[in-house]
Amino acid sequence: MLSKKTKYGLKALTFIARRIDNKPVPIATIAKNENISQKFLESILLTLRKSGFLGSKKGKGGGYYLLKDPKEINMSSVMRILEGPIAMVSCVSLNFYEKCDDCPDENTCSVYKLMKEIRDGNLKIYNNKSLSDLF
Amino acid sequence: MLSKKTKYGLKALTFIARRIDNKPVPIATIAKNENISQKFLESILLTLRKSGFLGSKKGKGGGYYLLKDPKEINMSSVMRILEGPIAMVSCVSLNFYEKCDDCPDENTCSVYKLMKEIRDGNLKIYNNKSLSDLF
DNA sequence: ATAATAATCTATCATTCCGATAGGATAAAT
DNA sequence: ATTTATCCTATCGGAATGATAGATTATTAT
Repeated sequence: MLSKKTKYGLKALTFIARRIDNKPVPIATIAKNENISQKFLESILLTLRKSGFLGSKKGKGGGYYLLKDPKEINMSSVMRILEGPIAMVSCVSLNFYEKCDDCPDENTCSVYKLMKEIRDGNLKIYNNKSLSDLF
Repeated sequence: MLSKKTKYGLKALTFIARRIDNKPVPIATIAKNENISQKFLESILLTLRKSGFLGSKKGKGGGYYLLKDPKEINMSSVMRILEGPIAMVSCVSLNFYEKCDDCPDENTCSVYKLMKEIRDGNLKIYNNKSLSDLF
């Protein structure tokens, strides 16, 4: 299941990206329009800023804005920041690899093979998608 | 992330399915071989039995056995029993549909479209896979 | 009959994570 | 100086997860 963090994060990103002039959008505006708890959204936008997707401006007329063209914002990277690993088990994860403690050999693991296939499928979708495709 | 319940369940199912004669396999045997907490595995196998995948036999020589040919056990159904919805958001789920409380319109929701695509991809894989493919 | 085997059932538990909230600090514009 | 809005830290309740314990029932073998 997708976390609300990711869901809200994606909604916020599209909301910001829809603004053609790319003028800063205040958190409150996004929260109201997308029915998101403002405080929760704060922390989400903060991580999106710290990961280099968003810029911010304080004070009146401030808010969050995109640092790149929506076409240049890849969905894989966004998902990894918001949701974490794209793979469903860490032993098949490319960016968050971790060995399973219970599994002695990945090559003979039935779950491994299946989940690798799932990961490849999802990765193909995310890799070929940018923020502009979400409009 | 895949729950351990699902992971263990899949491993147990393949373990049972590998037994050509289809004689009952005791929980303890599976637990030892696959490094799974026996008590936890008990509850998992119980749900797999109650959902019609496994049969059981008590007493000596007892254990769990498959009720169908591994080729006839579809991965979508197994995943739905063990992990729940295949979709990452309930509003795009076929078998566990639920409307999002925050989203006014699914047709204009950016997350909805993306997650539908993901669901379709995963479903295609699971639908075209049976337990026999996990060997 | 008795003992051993193995599933079944119920109940509980610790930990972790998630989503949300609170309150103040900082920075910029008017 | 005041307002606006981000930034930061801390905390919290509730749910879910994974695991454990103990007792019960059914079956087989001796």
